[in-house]
Amino acid sequence: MSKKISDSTIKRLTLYYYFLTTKKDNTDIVISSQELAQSIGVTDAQVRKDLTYFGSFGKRGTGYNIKHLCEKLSNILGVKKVIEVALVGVGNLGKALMSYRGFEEYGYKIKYIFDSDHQKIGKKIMGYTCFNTFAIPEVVKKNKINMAIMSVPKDSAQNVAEKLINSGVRAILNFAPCKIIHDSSKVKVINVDVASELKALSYYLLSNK
Amino acid sequence: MSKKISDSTIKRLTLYYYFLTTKKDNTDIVISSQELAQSIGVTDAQVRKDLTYFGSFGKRGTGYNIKHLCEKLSNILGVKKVIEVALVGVGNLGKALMSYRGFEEYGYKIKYIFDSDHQKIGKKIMGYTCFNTFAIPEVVKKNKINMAIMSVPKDSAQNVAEKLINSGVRAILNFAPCKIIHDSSKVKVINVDVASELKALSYYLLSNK
DNA sequence: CGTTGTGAAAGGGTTCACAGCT
DNA sequence: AGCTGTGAACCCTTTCACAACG
Repeated sequence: MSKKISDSTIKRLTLYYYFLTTKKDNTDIVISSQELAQSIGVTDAQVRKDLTYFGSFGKRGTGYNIKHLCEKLSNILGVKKVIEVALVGVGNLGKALMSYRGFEEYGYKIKYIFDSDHQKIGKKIMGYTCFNTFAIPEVVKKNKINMAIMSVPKDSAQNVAEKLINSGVRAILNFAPCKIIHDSSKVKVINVDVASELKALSYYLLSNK
Repeated sequence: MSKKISDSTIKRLTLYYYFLTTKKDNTDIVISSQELAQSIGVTDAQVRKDLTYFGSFGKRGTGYNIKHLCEKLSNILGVKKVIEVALVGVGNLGKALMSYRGFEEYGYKIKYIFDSDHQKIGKKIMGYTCFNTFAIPEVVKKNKINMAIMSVPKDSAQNVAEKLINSGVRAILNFAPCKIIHDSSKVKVINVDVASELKALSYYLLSNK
């Protein structure tokens, strides 16, 4: 079962899951791959393929039992467990992320926040005490945090990432517009580069003039 | 020349461009695909491949002239022109995006902001007058805005997107955790789903226990 | 009969490896 | 000799199409 599953598959599975949770107490207790697919905006074959990486959850001729499928997806995605994350960089983006409901909904809890700005260190920001970035090793190690969100300027991104990784963090969501270079195969970094997403869009606009 | 270029290629080109601008007034006026690749975190073949979709900008045996390459990339990406965008949804994320420097740096200017909350409509928020979402057709059409950022709740996302598209918007950066369904091949939507990115990360954590 | 589950085919992006210039 | 430019090979993801099954 330890085949390699792509990021895209996992992202779609979360979409399936969160769509199904909105339907759970509906009268129709089964859903076809086609209906699920249309709601999410993918093909039905894609839905079935994604699911079969993890098992056979449906009934031929009928479809998928929603409750049953939810449970399976919940297990696959580890929804039940609340995961504590550290957030580094309490600028505008960092604050937006702190107040972003989606994280809670998806089972995350921002537990510690860090910044290198002395105006912020030690102060309470949106209910959280802001730690010095230098305290990352101490705080992260002691509390066994293994997931972090980085909303720092790109010049300090690599540096902060190394601090996090050396302190035991194994998954980083990076908002700085740069690739994080690391050699451990046990560490996974996902980049969210908002501006370069936009750039891709405007290239599209340009090339369709 | 009208081959289809992938989003990933365009995103990398922007990384090349913005990296090179930091080197422009350096002494070394040429750079090899290898050096550029290492700085960004990709392979040298990838760099060369990306560039050759648009032409031959280098000198064999030497490398790429930085200034020359910058100019070429600037043209490809349409860097010079400032693009005006509309932002719909002035919640926390919306505000973060409004104060996000990256956009300006990459040649974007948020010009109009919209929200459906009557507490916000008509008020000045961070220097911008907030319009009613219902005014999208009027404002967007009149001012020929063709790019938009959506930071609205997922329940209104499809609705807002349709308003934008019907008003002439052809490129949307969508932060709502849902796919936007549209039939026009002239419209491009890029989704940035922060929570599901995180979810992909935590699946990774889980599967490596 | 309808829908799943799945091997096979197709499609798309990345890497290889080397010919071709400078 | 060194580095680019590029077809071919490779790999990964999506789609197809249909056998299997309730």
